[in-house]
Amino acid sequence: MSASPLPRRTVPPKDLLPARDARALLKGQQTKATIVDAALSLAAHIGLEGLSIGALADVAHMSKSGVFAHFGSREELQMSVVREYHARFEAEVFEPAMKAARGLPRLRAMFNNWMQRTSIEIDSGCIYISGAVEFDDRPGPVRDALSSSVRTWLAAMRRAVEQSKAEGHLSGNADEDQLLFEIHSLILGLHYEARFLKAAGSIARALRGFDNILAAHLPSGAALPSGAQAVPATGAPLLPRSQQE
Amino acid sequence: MSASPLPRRTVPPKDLLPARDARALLKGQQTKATIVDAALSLAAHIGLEGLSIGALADVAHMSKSGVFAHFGSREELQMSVVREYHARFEAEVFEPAMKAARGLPRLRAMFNNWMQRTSIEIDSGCIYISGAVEFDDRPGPVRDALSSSVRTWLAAMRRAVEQSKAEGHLSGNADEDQLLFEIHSLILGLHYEARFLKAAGSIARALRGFDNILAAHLPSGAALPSGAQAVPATGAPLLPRSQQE
DNA sequence: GCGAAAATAGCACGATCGTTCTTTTATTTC
DNA sequence: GAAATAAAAGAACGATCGTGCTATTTTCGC
Repeated sequence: MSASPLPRRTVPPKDLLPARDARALLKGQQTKATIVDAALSLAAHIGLEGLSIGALADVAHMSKSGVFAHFGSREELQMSVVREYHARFEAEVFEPAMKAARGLPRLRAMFNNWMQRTSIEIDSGCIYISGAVEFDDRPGPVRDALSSSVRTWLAAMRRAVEQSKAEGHLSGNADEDQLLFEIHSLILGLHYEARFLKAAGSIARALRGFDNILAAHLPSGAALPSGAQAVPATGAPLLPRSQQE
Repeated sequence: MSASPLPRRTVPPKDLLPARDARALLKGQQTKATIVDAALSLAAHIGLEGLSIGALADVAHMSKSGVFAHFGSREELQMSVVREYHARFEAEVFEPAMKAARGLPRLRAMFNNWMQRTSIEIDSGCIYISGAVEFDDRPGPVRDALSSSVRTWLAAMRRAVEQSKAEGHLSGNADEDQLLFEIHSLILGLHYEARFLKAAGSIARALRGFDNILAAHLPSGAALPSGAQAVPATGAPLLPRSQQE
């Protein structure tokens, strides 16, 4: 506290940072990342509401207070999990799909990736779905974070529908909101039947449902462009692990 | 404990019962019914996992142990709630729909009643949906009770689809499982958008989705029989309270 | 109404919950 | 390496959890 009228800062000025930014998060950040990672896969199994700091500390091999210090409250922990899920969803569902051609191909890629994430992925259990059920009657910042993430994604999906119309891949008088609703419903149906009922063939039914929706909204005279071949359409791996459904 | 080699029974032999069966449940049963009723509306808001005996005792104006004694375990309480929900679902969704004419009218009635129960009903929050999310990774008797109830209902729904084919209301080569999946998905979509996203017009979209599904599976040459007029089809009240969506 | 039995309350238990405060240990800066 | 600072652990708090056990009260059969 010699002669520095400047406000205290926890990190030194940027140009003095060890190696720009990439390198080691200041240890604190990196254990926090580890914790959030563990929290995410825990929440994917038992829900955001089921997340307890004690249980999280166990799987992270830390003390309760050690974990707690990184967040300051359980609510902040839950929001961190939501934010992390959002980031991963964007990286693994949205971004790969953006590499597909604008219009129907991209829409289909989005649906495929989404389906993937919803049904059989490793840590499985979609937080956007379980969270919706847990927080539909529970106002607060967690609910807000959840719904804003979901809305962001649904808006992206809607854009893809609009573009499909603009490109002439879908009928000009197709109702975007209706299409979006029906597509979203298929994902929810898949999640329900695959994860809860353990029904075989759910993915195939979701895919066929998607094709059915499209078929009802093709531009007059057009035929459905190869629904079957479309399954492994995008660059994203569709069945990354050896998992038959 | 005089001279009775017979196993103890908690109720006297039937022919000695006060007034056959109807009259007063032996007080114990009737407070249990009250408790289950409270538990159901509590669980509809915060989920089966959120149900706590203490909170339940509060709303029932009883002591914790007084409540507990009726069930013997929290798990049994949860199962009682599931059973109660099942009974109500059958009484309010299934049975009224059975009064509609076999085939498409009945299928439509089932969907309408189901939609009703899912979206805006008083205590709202469908336990079949929230329970699926809470228990998809949690094996045990509660999960089993839940899934068996859901399967019972889905089987009834499937029967209605089959009958619609048999009556010639739907195309003979319609895939029952596919139809069922798509219809179920619409309900889930409605639940999600109405209850979590608070989206306006969800019911209309679900209805339109239903018509779209039917339209894709009509017998060759037939036209969709009046989707709009079908909304208040069955005797069951569709908007019992003053609720605009 | 009386005695038996069922229903409910009261109390205490060990566990776990989220959170706070204090102390110890790691890490970073010079 | 020493001093400064960040990160983690430890211990304790009041609350609430599900569940037993023991009284007390209420209801029921006669």
